[in-house]
Amino acid sequence: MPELPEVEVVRAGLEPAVSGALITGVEVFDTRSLKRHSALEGRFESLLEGRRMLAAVRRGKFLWFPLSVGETPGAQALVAHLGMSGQVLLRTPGTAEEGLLRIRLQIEHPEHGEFWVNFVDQRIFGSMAVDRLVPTADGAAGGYSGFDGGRMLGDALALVPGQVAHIARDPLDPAFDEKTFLAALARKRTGIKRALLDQTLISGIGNIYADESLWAARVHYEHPADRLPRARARELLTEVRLVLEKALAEGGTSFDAQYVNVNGASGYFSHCLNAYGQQGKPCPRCGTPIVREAFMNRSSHLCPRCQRPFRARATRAGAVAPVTPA
DNA sequence: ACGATGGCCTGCGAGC
DNA sequence: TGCTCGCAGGCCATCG
Repeated sequence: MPELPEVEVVRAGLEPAVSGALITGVEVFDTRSLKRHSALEGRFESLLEGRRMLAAVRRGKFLWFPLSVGETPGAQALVAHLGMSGQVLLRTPGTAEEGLLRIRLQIEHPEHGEFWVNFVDQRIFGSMAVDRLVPTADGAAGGYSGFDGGRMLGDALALVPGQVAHIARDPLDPAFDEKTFLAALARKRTGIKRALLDQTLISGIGNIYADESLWAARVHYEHPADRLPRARARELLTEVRLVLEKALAEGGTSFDAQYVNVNGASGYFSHCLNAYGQQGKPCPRCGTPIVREAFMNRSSHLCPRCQRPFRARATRAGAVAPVTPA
């Protein structure tokens, strides 16, 4: 279940291998993995063969690799999303292949020689596509890359693939606008967890880190987003960042080898989870057993003592005032 | 316009 | 033992 930290581990692993790499061949074994590729853009294979990838960039859970035209940056990028079970693996040519291989790029790199980039995806929630780059709305770099201290080739490449443009910046992005996020959150008439999972508000958070952040901030997942006091919302955002940064430092969370980093080694960090998947175990803070509740055909994990449900309270005037458990 | 919901997928484990 | 069924949750089209 790759979320921001897992995708960043993949990005960082791919960056040195794909930057400057020439794509000499493309094999698509399952066209369902091209569901986000528009035929209007052209044939996927033809758009890639003979072009170079210039960098590895990430916004939230989206990855992309700007493509060159000749020796100069072009107007397109190879976009990858790992979905639930996607992996991007670097392999020596001739390596016997996994049965779930969907797409293979044959690569020739000026320093690293020939290798394969294998897109493996069991459940095909992920995808690859070639997409047009468009200018970012705020003029900042499109996403995170290792170039130029996190800004790809300076702000000159303030570009983002069209299909990623609607995705908000993630909370680790230097250009993430905290005020805009808090204002949008205050307008959201939905539960706080839904809002955290809404990639157009804030990106990179999935079910695992949503539960972990809410536990850390002691906020109930159904707390109305627009009733969360600004100070509490700011605390929650701080916890989101801490949780993501901690996971990143640990190399990403993994389950059942679904998530595998770029070299094929399993990630870890699952032993550090406080709430997600911890139902029945004592809350690390107060000892109350963690519970799991149905949520959006999924589940939420929380401490029923630390994370009390929101209760509206009537005032003397009869109006309803928000009460937020501390 | 915005919030909620269903569909896409398949390996695996629980339960009969 | 072998089968069925439900679960995992990313994103997006569609519905209300």
